[in-house]
Amino acid sequence: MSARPRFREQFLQAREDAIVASVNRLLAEKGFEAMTVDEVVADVGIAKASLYKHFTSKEELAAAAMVRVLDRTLEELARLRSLDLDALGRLKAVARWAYEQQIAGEMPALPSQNSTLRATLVADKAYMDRLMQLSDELGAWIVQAQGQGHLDPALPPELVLYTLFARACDPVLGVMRASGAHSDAQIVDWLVTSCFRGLGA
Amino acid sequence: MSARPRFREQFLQAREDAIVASVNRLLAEKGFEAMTVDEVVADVGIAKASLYKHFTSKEELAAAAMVRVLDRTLEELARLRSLDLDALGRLKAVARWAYEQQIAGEMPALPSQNSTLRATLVADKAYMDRLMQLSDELGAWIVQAQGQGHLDPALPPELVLYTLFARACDPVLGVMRASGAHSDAQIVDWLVTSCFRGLGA
DNA sequence: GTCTATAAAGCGATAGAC
DNA sequence: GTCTATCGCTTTATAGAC
Repeated sequence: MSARPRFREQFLQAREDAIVASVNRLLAEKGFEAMTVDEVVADVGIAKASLYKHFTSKEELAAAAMVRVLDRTLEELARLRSLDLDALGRLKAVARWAYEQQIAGEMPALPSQNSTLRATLVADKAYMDRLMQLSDELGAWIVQAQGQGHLDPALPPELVLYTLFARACDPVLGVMRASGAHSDAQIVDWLVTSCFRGLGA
Repeated sequence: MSARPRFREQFLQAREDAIVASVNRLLAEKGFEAMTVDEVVADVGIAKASLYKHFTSKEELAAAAMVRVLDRTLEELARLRSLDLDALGRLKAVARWAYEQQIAGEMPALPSQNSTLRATLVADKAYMDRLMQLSDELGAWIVQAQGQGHLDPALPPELVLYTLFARACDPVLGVMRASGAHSDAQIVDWLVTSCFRGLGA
């Protein structure tokens, strides 16, 4: 923590951002187990030992990328709050946004239940704080939409929440895109529509 | 191919079945990348070299397990065909059956798009034949249900098919079960209902 | 902090005796 | 075919010079 060198701090921050962005894409592309640290450093263009000065393990590296995703999601929620939409409209908009993130290759797969990654994530305060904040905010919209009769009140709000999380990584999007028979916009429309029709009253 | 020893053949077949069953469970539990051959042989109680006399690679091992799942699914389809159900009823029944398989720890995760496993699977005739047969039979029911107005005719049948495949591995089931707040039967009901309400007209 | 070089461990696959 | 023992490679992580 020297007094002067802001340049250096900014440079290091930019490098960390580059690392996390690369990890984010690789996580979306191949998942945590298949992603290797060598690929990350090759992609960023640094030495492996340098990466380990910033992050102490592969798990922590992935956790940083997950935190980044949650941050961007929370930003999107804040943006949506400023728009003139009801609760259901906001939920649909965030689902659509998530699908677009997946198309852009920016949406990492959900960490599988028994991964070594999960242990790191649940122990990571930055990750858990953001996850809980996101759950709280989405949960409020869900309850609100249920109260307005726009979502089925018989479904537990947690089930609706988990369904939205799961659909953000829905493999159906990738398979449909790979078939090449329909436009991305058309596919996203179908998926958002059928998802919310299923959760609807 | 000696003439006499049927005992031995049966014994070997039983051992192969034990291996494949173990692989099936491990695939469901941790996925292909996280599963190790050492775990498999430890679970079955044989030496690693013995396993490699039956299967030439880890990928082929997983492929055999996937073939087993497809076979059991095709059997279930045959059973459902003998029942007095319309197309939608059959599709719902097979979805419910898939969820129950997942609860029993018998439903492996979908092979991720960029896995080394995928290359083996698409080159495996036994796997591809069964996958196509399954797709054809389910596809026929889907088109039929759309014609009867029980499924949304605006959705491409392939999207409906892929959605059913994806929901068979839906992570929402596992998360909801882990919360412990609801019975398995109740959770499955909610998931089947919301899935088909989403695909409905 | 960044690099080159390497340690340490895990993993898929095989050799060779029985 | 099954076993023990081991190979050969990949991968995570670190040592040590600059």
